[in-house]
Amino acid sequence: MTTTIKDIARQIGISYSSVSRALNGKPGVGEKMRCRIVALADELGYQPNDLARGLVNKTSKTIGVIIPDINNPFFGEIVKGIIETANEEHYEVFLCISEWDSVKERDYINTLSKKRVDGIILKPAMDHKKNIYEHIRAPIMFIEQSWQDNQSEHTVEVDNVKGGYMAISHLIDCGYRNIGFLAGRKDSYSSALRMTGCESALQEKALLLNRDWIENSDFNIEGGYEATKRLLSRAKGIDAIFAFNDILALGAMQALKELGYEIPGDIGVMGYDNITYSGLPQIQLTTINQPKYELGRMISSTLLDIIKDREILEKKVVLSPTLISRATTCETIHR
Amino acid sequence: MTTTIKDIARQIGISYSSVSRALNGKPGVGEKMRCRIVALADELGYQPNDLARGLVNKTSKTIGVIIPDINNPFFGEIVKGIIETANEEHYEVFLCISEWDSVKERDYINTLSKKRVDGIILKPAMDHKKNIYEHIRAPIMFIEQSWQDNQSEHTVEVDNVKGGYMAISHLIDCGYRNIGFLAGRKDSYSSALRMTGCESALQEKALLLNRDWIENSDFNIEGGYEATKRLLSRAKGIDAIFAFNDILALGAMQALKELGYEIPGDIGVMGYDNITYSGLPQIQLTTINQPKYELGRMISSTLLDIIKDREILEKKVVLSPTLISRATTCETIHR
DNA sequence: CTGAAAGCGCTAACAC
DNA sequence: GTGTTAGCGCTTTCAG
Repeated sequence: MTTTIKDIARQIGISYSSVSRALNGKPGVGEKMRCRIVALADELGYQPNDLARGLVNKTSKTIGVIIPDINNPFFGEIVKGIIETANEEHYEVFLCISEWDSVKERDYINTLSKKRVDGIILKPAMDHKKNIYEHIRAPIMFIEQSWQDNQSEHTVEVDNVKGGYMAISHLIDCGYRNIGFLAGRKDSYSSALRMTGCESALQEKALLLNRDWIENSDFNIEGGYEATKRLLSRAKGIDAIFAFNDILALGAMQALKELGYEIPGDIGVMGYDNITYSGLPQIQLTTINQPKYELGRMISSTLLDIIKDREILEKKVVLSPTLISRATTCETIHR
Repeated sequence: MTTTIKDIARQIGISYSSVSRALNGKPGVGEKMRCRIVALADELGYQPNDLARGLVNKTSKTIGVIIPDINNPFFGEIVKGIIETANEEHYEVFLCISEWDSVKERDYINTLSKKRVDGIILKPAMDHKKNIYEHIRAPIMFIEQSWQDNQSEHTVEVDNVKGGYMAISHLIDCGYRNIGFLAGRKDSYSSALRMTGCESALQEKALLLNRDWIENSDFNIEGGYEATKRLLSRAKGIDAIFAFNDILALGAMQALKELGYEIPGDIGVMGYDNITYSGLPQIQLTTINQPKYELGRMISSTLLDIIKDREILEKKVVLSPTLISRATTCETIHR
């Protein structure tokens, strides 16, 4: 048996409410008594039962995090930020992996709410036109914007329109003109936002977005690989590929290599996210950096603000992406 | 207010114990009554409170996983296997990141046991000579062997001695003779085991292990980078580097490139783990594959076996590593 | 088949 | 300062 508050009360010969007070540092216990209690408590290795505590306090001190893919370093970094921040305020996190499956996601949400998590952080498996999560009792924060109008919500995100704009501007500056897109999942709202940014960069230079050169796929290396092959077989004359995340770009580079294209000479490649591996000397992928870890931290702390009903200074936090220019696009070689 | 078992009992005009029976599919409720209850329950969106359940059932249906580094894909894959397997049996997992810090690890263990997790999966932040985790009430499974004698434990691991042996045999076959080691953290027991395997491979060919060519560092890219620079400045005549994990090897390759060495011509490089990125066409790192996902799955299911007191067929499961020969070692160029 | 009641471990009034 | 008690939401005897 694990020792309870009652055990220690009995051994000392007092009521267990006093023990509770003493152990929680609440007033209403004599100083020497408190000492005796605390001493005995850790002599017995007493561990308060958080289930019981949660039951009465109506807070489990846990949050749930649902991401589609733990092996995309983008989410890995975010999760790290989330967990660290939550832990600092003594919250533990349930990690759930939806694998881009809305059914799994729904099941997770159910399970988490049975577990009485105090909040949820979610990257939806699929993006919809509007908020389909309003029925959920626990406060939710989203990883990446998931639909157009979220006036009422607190959000923290990285500016996707700007990121798309920066990427295309860079490609154009490098001399690339015929740009193909690896846009990932068809429903992705952040992809749509980036596309908007792309379009306005194109327009500035009086160029047009060729919607026929947009290829969709799963957000992973194989997806990027396959999509690139499809794209290249279809769209002759492409001189650059902008992938909407780095692992997609990694797949693209693999396909390009197989097909005998030189990067960045024949075709320039840009990624998005700036995962660690993109910076390796053998890869040197030009990309748009997202502050992943900080994003995780901010999402987590904002969720905790909501949970603890703290005043929130900014309703909408927008972080900035930055251009990381490396070897897969090159101003000198091209043009 | 969230609806409880009492709410639905009151609305239907029966006792709440009947509701409990009905909702849990236990006998002792009339069929039609059960239907009414179930219908009302999901009409009201009833979600059983797992905290309360856990309190009486003395099981939280949760496990805790403590790993040192979520951004090493080795752990990422393992965690994925763990979570999936746990979820299949309706357990949720608390993910904890120790950052190789024993103090954080201890805190996590405490927190988890307050949360009344039913089991823990742990990769120790630091390896010791013996089991320092015996005081913990919850059943524990370890990721990687952590000390010599664990007779009494259930274990599932990948054969490290064999892996070390395979790696060195391969390097020797390629013609490399003067091998330096990136052994990671000094305390690492799995590194020690691999070293044992290395030694016996060396001995078979009447070669000696040069302990002076073993360099320690943190298990990350920077660690590998720095360790390689130290090693090369100290140990002239090295013609191969065996890194005890892939990200260490990635760091090594970076350092090697900077210093102007050709791989695999001047120096061969081997990793360990076979993370996804090692297989990219630009990297092509020769490595020892570990079945990471399967390892995660098996560790998780064994833990659940223990928790649920199921019969365990094999006390010790040993999985096999395999050699993945790629471009950073080469039989033809060298020798 | 159904209801009443005890109790899981704890917190928080409320008395004294 | 300390004890008594109710109750958080649920499961599980034990009566009826």
